[in-house]
Amino acid sequence: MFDPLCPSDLMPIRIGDKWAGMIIRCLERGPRRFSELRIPLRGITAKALTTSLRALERDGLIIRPAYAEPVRRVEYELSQLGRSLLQPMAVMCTWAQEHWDELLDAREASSPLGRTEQAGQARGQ
Amino acid sequence: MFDPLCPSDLMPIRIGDKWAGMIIRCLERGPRRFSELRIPLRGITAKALTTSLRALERDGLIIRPAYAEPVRRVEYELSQLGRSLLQPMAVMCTWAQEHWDELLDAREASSPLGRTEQAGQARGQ
DNA sequence: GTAGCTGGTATCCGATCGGTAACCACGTGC
DNA sequence: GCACGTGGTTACCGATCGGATACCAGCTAC
Repeated sequence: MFDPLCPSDLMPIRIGDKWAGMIIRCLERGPRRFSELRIPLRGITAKALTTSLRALERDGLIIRPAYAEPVRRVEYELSQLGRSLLQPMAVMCTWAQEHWDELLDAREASSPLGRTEQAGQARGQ
Repeated sequence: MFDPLCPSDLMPIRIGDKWAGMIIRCLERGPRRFSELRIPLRGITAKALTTSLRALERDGLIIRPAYAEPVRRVEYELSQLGRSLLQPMAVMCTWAQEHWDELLDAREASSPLGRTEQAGQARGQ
């Protein structure tokens, strides 16, 4: 789902820490379990996921109902507050999509190599 | 202009690095010189300001026309791209203003000090 | 010459970030 | 008993961030 080349790393806009934005997007379609989250996040370590989830929970953006079932079962889902973030996030995504090329252009132009680095990058040129 | 208590530090949404968002807001009203920027940014160090400005410049969000005057004179201003960020930023600010209280509430409730919540999740709903 | 302003750069250093690996409690299945 | 899966926690460790400090070049003013 999120590949390591995902623009999010390079984006000048970020939600929370490194993973928070992706986690929120993962939860957009409904509650997810701890181990379910680890899959789309491409082998995020348990520690990183826990850290991000705890931060989001602390900020009230997600809630963590723990079911009292025989087997341990925890689901994370967006709270009302978390859900309210989706609209601003969408705005940012729109901006990103519209201006991504300009951003890449600018970076390329100011890269120390200055070369046209034709290493397979067939973007808009 | 930006006091150290400014919410921006605690915000779950960030533009660029620590200072980038504030710099953009400083440039919103027109070009500013290096030393002019240092004032509203409350004693940001020259290094930090340079770093942020270079990053913004690299991303094409600001431009840096250097005037060939006898005295050294450099002004920074938002590029078209940078200006296009203002609208998404406004959306985020609106979100922040609307939900800031909820966020603080959540943090307070989950702070180690917040012992008032010993009755489970029954805080002020 | 020397001080001061401008717009920086270079160096050091402590704090934080983020990843790896090991471990843990609890319940299941064999 | 033992391994296995779930949902983590802990210790460690290198990389990076960000602040403090010192320094620099170019120009002006005295």
